[in-house]
Amino acid sequence: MKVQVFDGCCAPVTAGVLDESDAEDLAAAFKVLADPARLRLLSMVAAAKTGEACACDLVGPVGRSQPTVSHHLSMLVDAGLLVREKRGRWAWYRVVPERLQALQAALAP
Amino acid sequence: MKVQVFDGCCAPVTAGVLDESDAEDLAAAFKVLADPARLRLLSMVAAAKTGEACACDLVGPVGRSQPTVSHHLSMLVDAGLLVREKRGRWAWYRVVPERLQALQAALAP
DNA sequence: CCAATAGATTGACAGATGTCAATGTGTTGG
DNA sequence: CCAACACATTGACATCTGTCAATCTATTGG
Repeated sequence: MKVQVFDGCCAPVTAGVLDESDAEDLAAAFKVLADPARLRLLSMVAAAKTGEACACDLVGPVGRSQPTVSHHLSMLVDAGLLVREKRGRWAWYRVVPERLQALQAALAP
Repeated sequence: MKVQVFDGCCAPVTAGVLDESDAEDLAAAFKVLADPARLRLLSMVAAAKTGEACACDLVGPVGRSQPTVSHHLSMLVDAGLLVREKRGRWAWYRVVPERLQALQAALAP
């Protein structure tokens, strides 16, 4: 099964009653953020001086096995929060600020 | 087990690398938002003209059983996103905008 | 008081989720 | 080519989560 990629995304929580479908989209987006390992990975990529981070530099610090980290990074990519670029045998990740902003906007009070 | 109540809360994802503990706090907060029923309940309370909504008016529209709705509302209260006021035999809920803002701030890009 | 009502609690269960070991796939240096 | 490497995929498993039926608790109207 493939996690949906979100584009603009997500009616705000506070601008009227969400219908079930909008609520499911938004919930799926937050579900990706609802894990400590993924939040740490996201923050590590965001903190990279050059704006990108190699997967090889993330496995150790995040304290999970290599397959687990690969899995979480894929979820972040599928959710549109990160983009992956394969260079040689390394995979490089960058954050997608627009995507973060879109989710942030959904929480506007 | 009791869900933690969050006060100011949550180091931002983008302001440096999150340690495991901060990441767990933030993940727990997003976990509460990561369910369609809870998002709909939150939006319904937010949309109430008077600023508050009675549980009795939420069960039908959200399309879940009364115990399930009660459970979700409790989670939203425990997470600090709603406050509950018991009046007579009814329970009234209001949103806590500061709490929404705090989570929003954690997504600042 | 008592019956009715609103909501919370409990118990049970199917399905989702995070994790790792083992294995597969593609790339590189010699 | 081939051995080493970086990463992805698969399979298995324990735990967590959303849901409902049944029950309990507290408040109210008569």
